[in-house]
Amino acid sequence: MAPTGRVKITDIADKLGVSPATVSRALSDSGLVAEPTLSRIREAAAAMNYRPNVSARNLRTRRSKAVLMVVRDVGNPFYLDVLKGVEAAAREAGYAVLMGNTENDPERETGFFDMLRDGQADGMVLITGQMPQAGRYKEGLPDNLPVVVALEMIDGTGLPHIQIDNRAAASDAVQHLIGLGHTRIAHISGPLPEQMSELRLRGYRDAMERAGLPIPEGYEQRGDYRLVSGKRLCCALMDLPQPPTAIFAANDEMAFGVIAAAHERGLAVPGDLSVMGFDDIYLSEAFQPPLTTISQPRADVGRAAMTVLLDILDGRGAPDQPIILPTTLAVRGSTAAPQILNQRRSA
Amino acid sequence: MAPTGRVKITDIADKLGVSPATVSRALSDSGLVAEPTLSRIREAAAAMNYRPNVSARNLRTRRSKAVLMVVRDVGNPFYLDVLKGVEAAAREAGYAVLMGNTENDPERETGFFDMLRDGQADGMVLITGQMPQAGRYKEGLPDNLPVVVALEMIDGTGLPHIQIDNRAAASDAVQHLIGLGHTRIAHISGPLPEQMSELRLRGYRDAMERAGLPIPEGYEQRGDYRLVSGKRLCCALMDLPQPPTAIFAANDEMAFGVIAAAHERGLAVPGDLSVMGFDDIYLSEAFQPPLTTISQPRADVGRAAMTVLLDILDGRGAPDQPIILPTTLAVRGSTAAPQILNQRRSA
DNA sequence: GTGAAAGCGCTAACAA
DNA sequence: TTGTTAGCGCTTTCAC
Repeated sequence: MAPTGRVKITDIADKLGVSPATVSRALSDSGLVAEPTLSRIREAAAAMNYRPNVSARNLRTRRSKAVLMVVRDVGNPFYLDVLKGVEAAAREAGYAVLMGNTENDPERETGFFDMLRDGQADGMVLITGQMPQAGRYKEGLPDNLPVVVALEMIDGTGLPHIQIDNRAAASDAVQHLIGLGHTRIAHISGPLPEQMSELRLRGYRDAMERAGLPIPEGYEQRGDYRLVSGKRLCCALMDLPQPPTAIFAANDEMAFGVIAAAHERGLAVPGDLSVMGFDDIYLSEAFQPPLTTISQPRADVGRAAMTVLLDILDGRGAPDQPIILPTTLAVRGSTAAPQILNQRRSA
Repeated sequence: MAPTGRVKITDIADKLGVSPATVSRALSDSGLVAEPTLSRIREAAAAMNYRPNVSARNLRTRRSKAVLMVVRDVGNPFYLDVLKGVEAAAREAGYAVLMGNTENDPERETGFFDMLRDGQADGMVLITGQMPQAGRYKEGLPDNLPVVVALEMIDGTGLPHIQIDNRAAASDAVQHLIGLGHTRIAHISGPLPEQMSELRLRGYRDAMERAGLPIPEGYEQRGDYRLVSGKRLCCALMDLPQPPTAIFAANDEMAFGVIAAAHERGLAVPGDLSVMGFDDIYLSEAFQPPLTTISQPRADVGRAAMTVLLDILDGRGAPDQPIILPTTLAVRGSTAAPQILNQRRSA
């Protein structure tokens, strides 16, 4: 519906015998309009069912009151809670949220930055691990972009980051397995080289080293965060001469793949193989067995990202340090003490 | 980043010694600009890295080139693929997608319709089962709104619908169970009264009746589409004097709940109990056991909804019949022939 | 085929 | 405290 025949600010002004400017001021809580007039205007506006024309306002103020949330893949439930957090915080501040889906396409990434530059959006919550490198931005992006990076990390940009401590959390995860008595613990990482994957890999190594455990040849497999890679690499791991008793997958989806592959091979989880994930996505708790994993405060991350973005947009400045939100270890049914120990005990 | 120091249409006009009007025409493919000029303008625009100011254009044309996609709960992965379809189709047509999350809050629902009315969005893909009834729209919404309803159904509005045949698909689902030899088949419905829940319930009854199977007292349980209700109602069903051998849940999430509850009671799925879902959400295939379910073409629904919306926005009119997209039965591991039969055989 | 001029609805200088 | 005035950047009559 085009805004047809809509009542505008001059209509109110005419009706009340005041100037449009006064109406504008009264309606924007500027505190510049005195009381008799103020109420009259507000009431009239309400009575006449006035609604501002956003395009006109945007054109004049050079703001859009919209923010862009850019993810790699809208189809991935992983981003849902973040979106929810961003949406909630944006709503409260009167901002609309525009969805951006890059599909890892540089063309699109650039396009969303264009929208920023063009004023179609005032700011951006970026949840992809990279800045656009192609096209119009070859010479480099302008400084001080109102962009906040959530969950992912982009080095050397000086952009504010809202994230979790991936390395420490991964270490906690492995520590949990070690605590259960596992010594043969393998890791299925995300794609390398990529910051997040690497941090989680390092966390794995940290914990192993701290416990004095060796990482045998082949115990570090490189996945791609997708289910099938978990399946495939689980097989690769179990085919090793000394297969692991526990697998720490760098995300839940691969962990599900691991569990599926284990079942197909007749291995019980956690009886024969403990499986640990990372992320705590939707339904990880409902999975059979319920997945032991690292729970990320995704909605909080989204909310915090939007809050920082608002601070920037309102000129309150940005934090110069990354904001690190705490993760929690969600111990569920996919991990248990290793069978070797049980066997020793019963032997 | 506010659109600072941006090159505008007059800059190009000045540089080339033509009028802004000509530039505007050249850049909008109006076919009104002759060839020598046309190319010069286009090249200059590209060289100067011109980008139109969207607010100005929107103000002038009274369109926003944005559509609103309104769902009940952004946090629900169910909508993801629809969003993806909508986003893709919107992109191709040069539309931005604004996310709307109602949380079933009438205030918010109304707010999104306001955005339509105010021209913040040109159209809306509505994926909630209701129109706003409260607030400013008490007297009824205007006719001919550029709103398309996807997946859900809203009667009496005359709005175009893109949907699946819930009743027939539910019937197919139950038919599958009957085909396996089940006779004691229970149903866990969605919230009643609600169109979609009722259609799926009717599909269940259709199939049962067609097969001449009775629906014993207590075999129809009312859930709320959420996991816990599936859990709870599975217990209720299995506590019946004659528990079912198969449960058809009205969505996958409840089906997961059913499976979880079954496992907790020591029942094997599908050995002791066959479980059937509806929707085929993310990871249903990876679930243990992989869930037999009805697969909805959600991305296609989203794409089709956006296509219809574009037709409306471009004045090509809307279909007067609902568009029904085909579902498929995804037979996986959570359903099998009932044990009773097996017992009889072995007896 | 192109230019001149007006104006979309709003806000922000500047004046009073 | 309120009014006057100008203009954001674009598109679109209306002339020529």
